[in-house]
Amino acid sequence: MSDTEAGQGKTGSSKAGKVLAAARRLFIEHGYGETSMDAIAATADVSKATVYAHYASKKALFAAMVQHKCGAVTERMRVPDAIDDMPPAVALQRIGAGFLHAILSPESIPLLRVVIAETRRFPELGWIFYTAGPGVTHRGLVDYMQRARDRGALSITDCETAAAQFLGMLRGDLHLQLMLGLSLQDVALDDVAREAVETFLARYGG
Amino acid sequence: MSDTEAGQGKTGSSKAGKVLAAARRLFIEHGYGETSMDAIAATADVSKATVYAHYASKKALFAAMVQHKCGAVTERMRVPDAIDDMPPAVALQRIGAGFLHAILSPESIPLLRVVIAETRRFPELGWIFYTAGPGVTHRGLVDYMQRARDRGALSITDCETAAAQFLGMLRGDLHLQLMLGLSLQDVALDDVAREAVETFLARYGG
DNA sequence: GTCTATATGAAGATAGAC
DNA sequence: GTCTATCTTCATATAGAC
Repeated sequence: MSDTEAGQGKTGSSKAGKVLAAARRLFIEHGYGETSMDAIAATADVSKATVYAHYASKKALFAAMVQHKCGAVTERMRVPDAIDDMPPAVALQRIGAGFLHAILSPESIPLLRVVIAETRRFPELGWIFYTAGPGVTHRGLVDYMQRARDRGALSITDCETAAAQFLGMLRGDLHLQLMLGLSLQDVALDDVAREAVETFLARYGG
Repeated sequence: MSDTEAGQGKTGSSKAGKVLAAARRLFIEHGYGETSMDAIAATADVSKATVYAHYASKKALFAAMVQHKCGAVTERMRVPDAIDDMPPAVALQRIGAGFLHAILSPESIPLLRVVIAETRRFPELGWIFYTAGPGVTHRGLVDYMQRARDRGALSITDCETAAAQFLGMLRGDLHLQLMLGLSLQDVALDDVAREAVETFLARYGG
């Protein structure tokens, strides 16, 4: 792997950056096995030898792409800081709707799909992806629930389980259906979140 | 595709059956792209030409394998008939625990993983898998909830949403974590189901 | 670092005999 | 239907000049 781009978060206009951008698009769009290094080189408008000058192998390029892409995904899933001042119903609604929009977006699904697909080839990549993506939301939600419990806004004993239940209700069957490529006839995500909050508070509401 | 095995549900000792069994094992174990027709032929102890005599292409063989395998998975997810006589708490606990054991089994996860991975290559396969697998449980659960509501055992208005919430809570983050290859440090599935039932009934309990 | 050109091997699919 | 042997294509990776 190249040192020139190490630590540089963006896909700049450098050769390495162009290669990474091309790899991201092609890997996500067509999958790992169906993306050739020739195609990546052509899309990046670079020779294949240049690709190998920056990334030792196809595997290394794929791993670099996923790790790079995780940063962007994480941002959109972060739980806002000022959420503690709101009533739980409002806070959970906001967290839930944001989570749903993030994981069901047309960009997240193909990324997750290709990561799952290549989990066997890259055993460590699944862990990287989870801790950088869904895991961040999970941890943030657990922390929020603990704070809410401490100040008496929610009556939860096992915050880990409660958080998993909330996120699971949000996903419902939608997430799996989208992962399997089933068309999603305009579901109102805000309503899904509202229903999840309702059920959640029925048990854990203060 | 061959006619000799059409409609025959089991992987018999015929050549076609041996090929299908070998394909199932290798596809699930190593994925689609990493499984060669040579390897399938060798595992089935058959020549490669024989494989092509029964299945027109690698794609066709893969599709046949998934469709065949779905039958077995569906069986384990079926909701028992006599469940209407039990109190909802017991019935849901039984359905939930069965569902969890089924979808988290060491055989279901790799199968789902490879199906998701190849959804792009086989757009119709995702639908086939969902309707034969998770969709069956979902429909069965919705039907159960409607019957329970009709006799006053549960107070649900939107059974579709309620069923999706229940199944989602069961999955929690476990399902995604397993799909991403994260090790699962002995979680008690019965307890997960119990917690889901508790939350569910807090809102929908009669 | 970057290119053109090529080595090398793997894998899907088929020809033709039995 | 089943086999052995082969065709053909294509993708990873590298050699060597600039």
